[in-house]
Formats: sequence, structure tokens, C-alpha cells
Amino acid sequence: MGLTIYDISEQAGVSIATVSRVLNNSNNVSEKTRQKVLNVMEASGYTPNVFARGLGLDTMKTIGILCADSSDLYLAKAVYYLEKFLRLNSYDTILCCTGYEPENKQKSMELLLSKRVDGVILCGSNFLHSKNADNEYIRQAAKQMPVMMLNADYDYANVYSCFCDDQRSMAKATEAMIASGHKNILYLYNSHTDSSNRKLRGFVAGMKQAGLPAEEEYQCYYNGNHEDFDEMVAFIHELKTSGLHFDGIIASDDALGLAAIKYAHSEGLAIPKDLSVIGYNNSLLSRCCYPELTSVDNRLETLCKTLVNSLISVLNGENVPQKSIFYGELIERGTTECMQNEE
Amino acid sequence: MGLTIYDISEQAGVSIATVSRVLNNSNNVSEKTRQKVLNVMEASGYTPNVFARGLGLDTMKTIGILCADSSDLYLAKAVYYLEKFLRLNSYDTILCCTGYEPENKQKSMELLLSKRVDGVILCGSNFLHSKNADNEYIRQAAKQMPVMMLNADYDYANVYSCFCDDQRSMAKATEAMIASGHKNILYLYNSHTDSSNRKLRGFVAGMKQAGLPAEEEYQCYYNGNHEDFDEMVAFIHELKTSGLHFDGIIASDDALGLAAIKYAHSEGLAIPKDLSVIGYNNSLLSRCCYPELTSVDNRLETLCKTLVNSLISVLNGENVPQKSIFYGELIERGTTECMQNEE
DNA sequence: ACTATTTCTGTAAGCACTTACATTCATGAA
DNA sequence: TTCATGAATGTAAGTGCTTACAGAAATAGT
Repeated sequence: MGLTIYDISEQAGVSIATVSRVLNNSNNVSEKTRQKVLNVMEASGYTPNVFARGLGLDTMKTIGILCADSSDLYLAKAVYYLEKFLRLNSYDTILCCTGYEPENKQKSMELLLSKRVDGVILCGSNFLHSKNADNEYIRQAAKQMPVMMLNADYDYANVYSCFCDDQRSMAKATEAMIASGHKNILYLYNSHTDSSNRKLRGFVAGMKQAGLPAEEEYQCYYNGNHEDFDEMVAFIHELKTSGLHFDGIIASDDALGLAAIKYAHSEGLAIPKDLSVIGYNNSLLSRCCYPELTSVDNRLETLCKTLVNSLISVLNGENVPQKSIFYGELIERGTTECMQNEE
Repeated sequence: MGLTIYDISEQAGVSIATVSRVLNNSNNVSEKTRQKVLNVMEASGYTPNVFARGLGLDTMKTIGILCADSSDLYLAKAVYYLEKFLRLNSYDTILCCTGYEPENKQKSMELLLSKRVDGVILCGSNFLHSKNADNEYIRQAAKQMPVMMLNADYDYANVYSCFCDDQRSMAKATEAMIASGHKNILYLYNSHTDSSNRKLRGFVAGMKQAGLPAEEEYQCYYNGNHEDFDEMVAFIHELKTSGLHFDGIIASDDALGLAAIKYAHSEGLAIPKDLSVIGYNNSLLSRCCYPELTSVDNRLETLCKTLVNSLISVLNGENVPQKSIFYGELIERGTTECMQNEE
């Protein structure tokens, strides 16, 4: 089926080895024959068979991306950037959505390994489980190929991490809200991932920094559907009803932040006067509401670019830092008073 | 590198052919030897080399998904569903984001073809260009492998289309808005894709159906950034300023619908009384605003499932309808008066 | 017990490429 | 002119799997 290297070699009047050399940009080919071969290839529309190639080279120039749910606003952006930068480096992307169950993540990883991808990217901190035993699949994978973690921090040979210092970002966000006069702050989060934990620590640190108490009942875990705003709003309502007093809400992601805004609307609270809100991720959601949501931008594009560059370097046998840490940035919008012109 | 079929055959005391047969679930193997071989495989942790396998079978059990921008809210969902259903059928997904430039789409397609994927899915109607010559790349691809189109309708051998009858949906939406008493309707759209054209025709049909004029100046093409709400709101403002009178806005996607809501907020218009709004896609955006956006659900999950099933059938040599057409559904929310309890 | 089938297993020839090694061909130095 | 040197090219042996074909073993039919 299709043309082979033999057809080309025949038409060009050279051996298959020479054709192969042209294919691989080997420099032991005279310019004259190289051109001759290239012309024949061009004219005949030949494309090398990736399988045969893979067999010989044992690489497919393909990276596996593991991602819990590529339809998630944030993860979708990440996958998009990763694919883009990988393609710039002539690598293909095999996408593999795992869902959130640990066993499934492991199974998907094994599947990718068996496909002999050249490397794996774990997209999102939910791949890091709190029980160390549950991360065995990462260590296993790292023995076979480089493992890159986006937004997670894991210490192991051949595992490389790219993430933002979420703790610092969240501390800054907390300080900003306190500085604007809101001291009774409700912290909302919706997962127990590595990055989620770092954010929570940041919030606590920010409160302590300001000499405020970081009471546990004000750190609330939302366990419901991540796309159901009604449920989130109801959750906040309940917290209020149960006796919590707050004039500010900091959320671990924009969806929860948006829910806070909807809550304020439903209660007739003025934003940001009666209730200040800060979200996280600076996603599309932060701009689709009124007022627009102040949010932490964690430089996803930069993270993805760095991660891919690191991966390529590793694959080329170069030395690469095991961790690349960036700083996020608070994007102030309508749900917080701007520091410059306080009222 | 790694274990081969030879190692397994040796340990199991059978020939490599037998091992291969076990691998391929060939039924010409006695249950006893099958178990023996499987045990050895299990014990040694053997995984077959995909390249060698592909070489022999000339298939990698891999489908290419072409998608302009997988970070787009809607396309991300589509990619997610497609990958999920493909994996259920043991097919891998190579993702390839092309951007919106025609040349790039063609180049990406060629790239996928050279990878010898088993089929291609064009995700989104933007792959269909108005100039027929520009669709040559689709016809070329279809000569080599099945081409599946999501949300687009293209007549060609080996090209299969799955889409919703957007014209019908939009006509129904238009009728619903008219029935609720809003007759001066502004229609907003932001692309000239196949599906976008169908929607526009539907709007016109809906107006005509009600005996209303479908004036061209009320069919407005937004040419700006698809994620910049400010720009969209400004666009609507301008239309108003330029003298258009409308008490209803129908948008070809939820982002524009959301912009209409923001416009109403900024103008102090009451929704849905002063201004009714209908969006399209029933995406997350339709639920993150206040009031929530009435929107057309075009059954993306069903479409994706059908598309994948069709593709698998085609690959198995079965007969499959060239087109699968579904009907969308209007999800009524706060931006329109509900028909039952009009005020 | 002895064929005629049927079922199972093994041998060997692909599949399309890469690459170590051998060979040929220029080139310039002696 | 001759020979060493190195560049350019060719030969052939992998790479790990599939599968047509042939042969062996098991089963059934008489």
C-alpha cells in the first residue's frame, strides 16, 4: 500500500539507504543526490510510513497528555497550549481523558506507556494523590519516560514539575482583600489537590500575616457539581444561614467566585461594597459576569510553554531544572475595590 | 528494548505465531495454550510494540481530531466527548488544533494523513469553506480514509456528516421569541461557517413564518474577538446608536447572548421585559449569568456519540448513513418569558 | 482400527524503514 | 602517477509483529 522507500530509490537511481538518509537529514549525502531524491519524493507525493519508522527509531515523536476532563474550562486551555507548543516542536499529541477516579488515571497511564509515547504530561494537580502509595503509577511511568507535571509538585527522578506558587498568589490575594477593608473572609474551595492545598495554605498565611484569625469554619469545602451554579449558590446560602458572617469571599476557582456573585445578586448585596469576591484562574468566567470578577492569573500559557520546552530538552538529553516555578498575578476587576481609589 | 513476542513464545514453549494469535484474539488457539501464553504475558508484564503491530496491520487504531481551537468552550466539550467515545472503542485520539486559517487546516490534515491515522474527524463547521475549491483537502483526505464532519454538512463519498438541524432550531427559537411578544429582533452572529449560515436561514424563516420582515440590517455580523465581552457589548451599543430598534436579541452563540445581557445591564434594561435574549449551544456560559440565558441545546453529546459509532462502523466495513441529523431543543431560562406564564 | 475432517501449531515470508559495515569514488599529497 | 584519506553510496541485517501456508494432532465417521 502506498509508495515505499524502494519506489523512490528506484526512480531516483540510488539505494534505499540513501533515500533513508535524505529522509533523516543525514549529512553524508551529496547535495546533488539529495536534491534528486527530494524531487522524486515531491513529484510522487511520497510520505514515509510512521510504523516502519517507529520500529527502527523506537520513537513516534508523540507525547501523551493525561487530563481528567478536557472540557473543563481551565484544562481545555491547558491542553490547547500544550498541543500548540508540542506541535511547534514537531511532536504529536495523544489526548487521554481519565476522569477523576484514581484507578482510571493509572489505567490510562498504562495505556499510554504501552503506546510507546516519548513522554507523558499530567495536566492538572489532580493527578497527585494524597496517599503516596496512590502515586506509584507516576513513579513507574517515570522509569520508562519523562513525566511532566503541570500545576503539581512532585519529587522524583525523571519527573519534572511546572507550576505557579499558588500559596504566594493566594496570600497576596488575601492581603489585597484585607487591605481594601474586608476582614471577615470566607474561603471556598472544591478539591483536595496539591494545588488546592497550596492555595488554602496561602489564604491562611495571608490572614495570619494581617493578624487575623484563620478559623477553620471559614474555610469551606464545596463538594458538589463543578458546573452547577445553583448548587454552589445554595451552598453559600447555607453557610450564611448557619451563622457565618463574611463581607468577602475568596474562591479557589472562578466558578465558585461566580457563584459568590450570583449569591450576592440573589441576596441584594452590593458588590464590592457589601461583598468582595476574588476568584482564581482568570478564566473566561471572570469576564462574563457583572461586575467582572477579580481573579488570579496563574500564567497558564507561560507554564505550558516552559513545560513543553523542558520536555523537549529532556528528550534531547539536555539538563533541565526539575522544577520551574512562576508567580501568579492578581487581576483586579469590579468585585474588589481597587487599592488606588478606595472609597 | 523491552520484551518481544519471541521472549514470550520461548517462556511459554510455543511459537511466535501462537503468541501473535493470542494477541489478536484469533480463535484458532486451544484454550489451554491461550491461558498458558496469557499467564506468561501477565507475569512478565509484556506489552506488544505498537510500531511493529502497525507495520503488519497498517492501522494504529488511532483517529485524528482536527479542531480549530480546543480551548473554545464548545469545541472543548466536543473533543472531550469524541475522545471519550473513541476510547470506549479502543481507539486513540491524536489531537490537532489548526487555528482558523484555511491553509493551516489543510496542512494539519496532510500531517494527520501522513501519520496514517485510521480516520479523521473535523470538529466544527469552520472546516467547510464557502469556496468549493478550498474544500479540496477534504476530498483528498476522503480518498484515503473516512472523514467525519461534526456540525457540518458535506456531500462526498466517504465523508460522513453528523449535525443538528440548526435552521429548524433557530426558526423555533425565533418563533418562541415572537410568541412571547418581542417582534423587533436583532440577530447577531460571529462567523460564516456552514452551521452559522443554517442558523441565519432559520432566523429568517422564523420571521417570515410569523409574517414579520427579516430586514438585513437587523442581521448583524460581529467580527471581533470571540472572548472579549466588552467589545461585543460595544458592538451592540453601536447598533443601537446607529438607529436600530429592538426588544429582542437572538445570538448564534452563548458568548454573544451573554454580551447582550451585559448590554442590557449597562443600559438599565430589564430582562426579559425590555429585552429578551436567546443564545445558542446551551454552554456553561448560559448558566453563569443573571438572569440565566435561554439557549438552544444542540445535543452535542448525542452528536459525538453517533459520529464515533458511525466511524467505527465504517472502519469495520459496515454500511452507515452518510448523514445523521438531529433536532435541537430550546432550553428556556430567565432571559425570555416562559410561554406558559406570560405576563 | 483406519481414514477423512477439523482443529491447532509452527515455519517463514513479508511489512517499510534504519544503520553498521563494506565498498566505491574523488581529492589532494607525496 | 600512486596512495592515503575521507566523503558518498550500497549491502544486508536488524526492528517486532502478522499471516499465508504447511504440517501435526485431535476428533469424528465408518
